[in-house]
Amino acid sequence: MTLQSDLSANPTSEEVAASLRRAILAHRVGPGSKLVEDEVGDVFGVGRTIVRTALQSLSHEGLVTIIRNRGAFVADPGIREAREVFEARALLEPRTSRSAAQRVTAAGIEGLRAHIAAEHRALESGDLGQAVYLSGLFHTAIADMADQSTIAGMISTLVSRSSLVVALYWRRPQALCESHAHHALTDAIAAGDGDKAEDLMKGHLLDLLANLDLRERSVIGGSLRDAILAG
Amino acid sequence: MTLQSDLSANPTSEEVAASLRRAILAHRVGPGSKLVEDEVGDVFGVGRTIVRTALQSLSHEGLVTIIRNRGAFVADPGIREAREVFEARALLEPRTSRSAAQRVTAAGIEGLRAHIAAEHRALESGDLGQAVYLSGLFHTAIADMADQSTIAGMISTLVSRSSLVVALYWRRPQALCESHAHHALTDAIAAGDGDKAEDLMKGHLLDLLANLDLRERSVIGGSLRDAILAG
DNA sequence: GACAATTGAATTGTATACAATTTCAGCTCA
DNA sequence: TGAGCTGAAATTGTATACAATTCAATTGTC
Repeated sequence: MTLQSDLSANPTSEEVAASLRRAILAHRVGPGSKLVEDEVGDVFGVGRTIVRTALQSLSHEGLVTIIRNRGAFVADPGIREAREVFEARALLEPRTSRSAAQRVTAAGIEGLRAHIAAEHRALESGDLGQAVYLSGLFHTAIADMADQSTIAGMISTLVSRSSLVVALYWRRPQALCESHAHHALTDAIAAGDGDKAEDLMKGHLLDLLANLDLRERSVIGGSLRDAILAG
Repeated sequence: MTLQSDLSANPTSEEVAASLRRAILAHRVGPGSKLVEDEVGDVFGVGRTIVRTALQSLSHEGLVTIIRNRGAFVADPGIREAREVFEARALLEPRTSRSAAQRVTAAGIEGLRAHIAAEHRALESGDLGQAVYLSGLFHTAIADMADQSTIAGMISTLVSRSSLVVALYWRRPQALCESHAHHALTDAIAAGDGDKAEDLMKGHLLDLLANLDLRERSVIGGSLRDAILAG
């Protein structure tokens, strides 16, 4: 099994973190999975120092939980945290969508539509994890359009954490982020209609929250190596 | 010169980070200052490994900027970033103040008043940096009362970064966070008046922003060792 | 069989050695 | 003078050795 092309010969900690991030966001490693330093280091051909830095990075994003002397685990948000993440998004994203609509560019809209298309393709090909990942990218792309990098960074982190929440609590794997909502949002932004964009985003987030089953949970297992290398 | 009492014999990276954080937030090390790993390690009696972890932690909080092969520097936010930080706070804090008012407890109010008193004392004793630090703790304390740890964490980070912004762009060092605003906020929260708390916080943040001079900048120098050990 | 104690393997925490890179003082030359 | 060069010193990046801790399997006891 060979390494992926997006990994350079001597990866930096940020490259390792990015690769692990994708694996987590696409649900190729499930919440709670142990991330052993040596094991990860072998996958990327680096020492523990770099892996350690990457894991610390991901822990600051809330994607990984580090317990002293016990190691790093893919974060396993509880029901409380799941709610909190969406409440935080509800404070940030609607107004940010409004800003995005006010600063809309042709390139921005093109990007949003490309994200929707990619997500659609992933869903059709049955790659559910990838679809969740791409659905998150759509939200992040909107935040980036608002030209507020601080807020965009926070939203990006929250969207990432939402991916874990979805892995654990999503009700109906078939009907993910109904791309209808994403289409409508894109249209409102393209039209420069800030009011509508804000409303649509608010509704969309409520919709997502409503589709979470905040009682039970699912589990995902498998080989760490395969999971990281597959994407 | 001896080490401080709040530092254990073998500090963890989090303890080192906390100590550095206080030094930065109290303006004992100015924006742009270089933080040399060996130098910091000598101050705390630890190797570079722990210092490195601490610095990475602070860099994720936006208090330190790490440039590859060049090292770590106290963050030096530009005008753009200064605005963004306050715009983000404007999205989060007013509604969080409302939540705090709705869940108010006697202990919470007591804590807020203690923060105000401490800030007042620091101002009277002329320790401006300490006053800025304590003023930030007041805002963080409100966020904690709202019982939303995710949002509270984001606010805490933004408040920290605001301290750097204040160090660089504050107009009138004498009239800091006029504790009048903090008193009024505390009263509204104590009364459980969510509407008023939200409004007051919104106004308070606008007031802070208005007191920034987003054109010029000041510089602070001195010995790193003294700065860290002084507080 | 269930449970606690024991002990060796696996894993993480830290310092440190060495390599790679940057910094800077001293030098040269226009 | 000042711009560019040079090499030594300072600093950071990475792997690794060793210590400390946790984990897991085995044994022994009830």
